[in-house]
Amino acid sequence: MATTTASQRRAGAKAEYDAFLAGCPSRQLLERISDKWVALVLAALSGDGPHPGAVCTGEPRPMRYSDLARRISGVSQKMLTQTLRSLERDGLVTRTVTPTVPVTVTYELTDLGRSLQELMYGVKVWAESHMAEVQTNRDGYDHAHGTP
Amino acid sequence: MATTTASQRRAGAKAEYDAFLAGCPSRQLLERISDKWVALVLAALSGDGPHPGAVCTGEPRPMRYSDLARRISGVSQKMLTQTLRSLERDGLVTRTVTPTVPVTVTYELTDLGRSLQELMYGVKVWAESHMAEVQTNRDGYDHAHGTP
DNA sequence: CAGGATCCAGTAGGATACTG
DNA sequence: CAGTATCCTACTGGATCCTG
Repeated sequence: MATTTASQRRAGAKAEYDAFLAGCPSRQLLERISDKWVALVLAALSGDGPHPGAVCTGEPRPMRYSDLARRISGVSQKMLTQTLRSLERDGLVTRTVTPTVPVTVTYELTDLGRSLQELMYGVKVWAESHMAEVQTNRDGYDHAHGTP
Repeated sequence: MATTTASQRRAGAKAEYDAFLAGCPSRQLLERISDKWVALVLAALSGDGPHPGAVCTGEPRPMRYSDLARRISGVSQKMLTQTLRSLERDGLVTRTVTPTVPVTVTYELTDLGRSLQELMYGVKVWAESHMAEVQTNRDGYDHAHGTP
């Protein structure tokens, strides 16, 4: 482990990114994707249908703008559009315009987007499945400290 | 898949949380953990040492406040403290004060924290390992649209 | 339907100074 | 060392209005 191996140098183009470093592009990328709207948009596009029981099938389906807006409750059109634009720019989703009247726009995960979605989906599921435990911890903490 | 199974109903207490719903506590939890500082603190506590080659060993080690501050470049003491407090409150890390002089404070992942860390670590690694590809996509996007 | 453009309040978060 | 407290700015993000 002392000297760099050939394979390590070959992967150098990737390994040079270190999110721990403030100036590193990967830090900014981490910042971008560490976003609830990103997580929810990716989850929606992954085919994670309405609860209950709708475990992500792994079969991503294209969704229209209004579908996404409806699925992700509470999102403003500004945030939804902004999130979709940035995801499109980064190559995580594709945007397809069908010249019907009125126009139809569908979004779909790319392979790259799918690779991230699998990770982010886990985070979303974690939040849902550990909420109760976290709440218990919070109660304990709040009781131990202030607000007794 | 049409009818709910017994196991599905048994997990009902968890399934009732749906991060797609604006008011749901799990949405707020998702919001909390979808944070770059959370990702970086968890990664640091997971034993993800300085690059290169320091793939997360899975052996979480306790770290002192100043160690974390040094490891996570660019973090302000305010953000670091704030992040650590919220993680402690949620039961993801433990805070241990050793009454030396000056005082020594160490942070360590709990089991719950470890379970989230494994997911978040994947996201951090994803950011680092796909940065180049994303950058290429951005260049293409920017070229196709404005700034030709 | 699918946004673009604007305005504006709220807050995240950096800088700095002080403490047990 | 490991914070707390305060100030202050800049950006986030919601609300609203408008367009192809």
